[in-house]
Amino acid sequence: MSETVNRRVRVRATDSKHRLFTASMELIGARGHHAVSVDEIAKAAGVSKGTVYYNFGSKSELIAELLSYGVAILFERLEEGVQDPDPTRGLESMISGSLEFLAEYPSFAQLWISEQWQTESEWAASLERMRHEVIALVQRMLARIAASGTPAPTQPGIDLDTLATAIFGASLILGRDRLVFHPERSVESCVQAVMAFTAPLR
Amino acid sequence: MSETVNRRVRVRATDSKHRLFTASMELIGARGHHAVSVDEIAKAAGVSKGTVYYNFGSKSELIAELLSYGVAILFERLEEGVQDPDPTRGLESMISGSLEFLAEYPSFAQLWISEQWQTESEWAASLERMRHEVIALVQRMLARIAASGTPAPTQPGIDLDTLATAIFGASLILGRDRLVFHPERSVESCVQAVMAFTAPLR
Amino acid sequence: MSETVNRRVRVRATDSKHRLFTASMELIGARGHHAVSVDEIAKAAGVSKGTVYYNFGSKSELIAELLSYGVAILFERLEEGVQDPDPTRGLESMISGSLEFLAEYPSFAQLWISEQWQTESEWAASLERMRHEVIALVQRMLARIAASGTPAPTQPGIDLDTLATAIFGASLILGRDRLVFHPERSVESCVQAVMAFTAPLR
Amino acid sequence: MSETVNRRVRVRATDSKHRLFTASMELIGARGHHAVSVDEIAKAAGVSKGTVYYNFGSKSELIAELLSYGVAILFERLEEGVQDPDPTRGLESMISGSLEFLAEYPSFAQLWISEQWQTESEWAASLERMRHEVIALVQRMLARIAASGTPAPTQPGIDLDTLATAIFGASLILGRDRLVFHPERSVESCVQAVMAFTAPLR
DNA sequence: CATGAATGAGCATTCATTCAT
DNA sequence: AATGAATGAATGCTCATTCAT
Repeated sequence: MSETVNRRVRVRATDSKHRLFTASMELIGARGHHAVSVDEIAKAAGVSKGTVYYNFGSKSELIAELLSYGVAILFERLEEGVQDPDPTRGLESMISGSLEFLAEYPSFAQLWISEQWQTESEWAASLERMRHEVIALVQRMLARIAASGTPAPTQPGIDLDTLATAIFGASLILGRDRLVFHPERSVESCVQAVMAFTAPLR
Repeated sequence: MSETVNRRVRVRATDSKHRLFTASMELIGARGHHAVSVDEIAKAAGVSKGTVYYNFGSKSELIAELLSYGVAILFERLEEGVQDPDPTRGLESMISGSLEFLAEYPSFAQLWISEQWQTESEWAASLERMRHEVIALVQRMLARIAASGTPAPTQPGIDLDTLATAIFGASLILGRDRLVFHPERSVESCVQAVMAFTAPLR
Repeated sequence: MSETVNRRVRVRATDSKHRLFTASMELIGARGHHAVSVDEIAKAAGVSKGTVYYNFGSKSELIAELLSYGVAILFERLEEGVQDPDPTRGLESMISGSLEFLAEYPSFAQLWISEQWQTESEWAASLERMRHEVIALVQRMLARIAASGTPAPTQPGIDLDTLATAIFGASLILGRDRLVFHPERSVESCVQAVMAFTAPLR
Repeated sequence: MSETVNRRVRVRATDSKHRLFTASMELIGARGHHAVSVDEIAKAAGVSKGTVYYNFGSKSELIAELLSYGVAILFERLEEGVQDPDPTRGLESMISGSLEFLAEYPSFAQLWISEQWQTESEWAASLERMRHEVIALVQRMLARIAASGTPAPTQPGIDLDTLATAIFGASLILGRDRLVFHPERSVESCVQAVMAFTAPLR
């Protein structure tokens, strides 16, 4: 019996947190975190303002958890591509996975885009780590593609780190741009466009 | 004599506005416009808070003017590339021009990145126009490159609009990323990375 | 036990609002609402500025509630006179009731006097309704007095609406004037003076 | 020649002042002096803000001059009634004169109504004098009417000062009310209504 | 677990006033 | 006699945070 109670309680607890997560996603994606108040988030989640503080401690921490929650999911998706024995197909899968992720978690995308290059952002440290790991992952895939490609003596060597950053940037912006300005655009066409970057390596 | 007076007056008049522009650039680039108060901007510019309102009417209008001021300069730089008879060299020049511009006007870059895909941004209308025109310009260059390239029958046709967006996104992010995380990275290597996108067209 | 708790909570909740009401009354009566800041009201009420906004939403709304609170009390007092079977005695009671009311709620009186004929007042709509209803009430009393009076063929008919407005104006001003400039003046002498207006009807 | 210049200059000087007077009248009548800024007044008058300060020294002084300018005109009008050998006809003329004056100088009326009973008004002193003199004038007329009337032993004596205040208040409110809410109402019907107060004296 | 009344520091904005020209 | 750029104190309002219940 006490187990049932505990479970119910736990479910409830998660419920509030989850509702707050969902509400934050929605609101922050459209207006940016600065323009969304804790009051609004609480109201949208259907809980009291106190509950936000009970569950997260602060607005900043709520956003930090939003961020780390998102990054975990993102890396799960990227991992699939890494496993692929064919690096080109693997990178393709990573990009399409990212684009789908950005569509599912729009406020994560917006948060990332607007905060990543703000030098004094509150979440600078964790954002930097995210950025670094994603770019490193892409770079490793590029290295594998270059290694498996025909040894092109004419390519004096594009800097792979820079290229990885370009692919990262293109994916991020394309993913968000598709959602906001081109909902009709398919993930495939976006993937194709980003993959164009890898042509010189093959 | 009256000329001296006039000139001094004009200089004075412009002075405040210009100082405020410069101060805003600096502050907003690092922390985002929401985290910068009018008080701070005024103090950094060495004028009183009232002067901000005398010259701009509102914080929002100050930012709007910052934006239109920046976009004018950006298009001036892009225009140079458009003139080039060789579209590949022209696009290259557009990209390097953009990267240099983003380095010179860091808060413009930050503002653009963080506000462009915020659907309810105060400056949504003018940002959309900026985005549209830049992408259209890039797309036109891509079309010229594709037209002058060898007719590759294997390329069933990448969507040029999507590709242009990818180039736009890669340039924007690469430009800002270089400034914030890789000051040692040269403009040339960035241009090369972005130009990798155009390989399939040639 | 839980009742005690509830009661205390309710008292607390109402407490702030009531303290703010009282403080506003005092301050606005003497200086006019424009010359009284929210800071001052909060300080006078012994609460923080935020509490004003938590309870009322805006300064304007605070004043609006002050107004509707006052008008409810005023109409309660006027109602007594309406019940009187003798219309002359009834009107007399209405006037003395109003004068006493104006003395008890000085800021209500001041607010009414200074805002009622300001065409672009924020509270124009509710003020107009107040004015209309009070004058209509007076007019109805006058009609009853005229009907019960000796049919004076020499009175070609004073416009009752205008006369009611005159009585309304005289009462309003007399009530406020007594408070500010003639505290020694009795309510009775004021009532007598206002009732002088009704002589031609009798 | 210098005379022409002087005259023109003088005319110009008066011009600015007069334009400011007229503009203030209009704006303050509708919104109250607190809600009208010096900027607005200057713009409405078609002069610069500095000119307001050149001509009046302060906003407060502008309003003070507006007030003393108005009171001079008002007393001129009232004087006519005082001259009349028949006190009843004289009072009638005073009231109609006042009503016409209030219609011509609406912001004067509004200013008077809203500031007269504000104990801490900036113009309290001069307003008090105005009020006192007008009431005294009315009272003197009432005394003459009472003296010339049939000695009514039933009238144990209404306080003439209170009655004069009632007439003053009724006239003030009726004059303003007519302008704002009943433009169709004639001056005569208003005069008749106010004169009803004097019936017990006759 | 959850609530919501209360807080107060911080913010954008207004506006009467000054003063160099 | 007039201008208008500049000022800064004051104001209404927002919002993350606290805490008693």
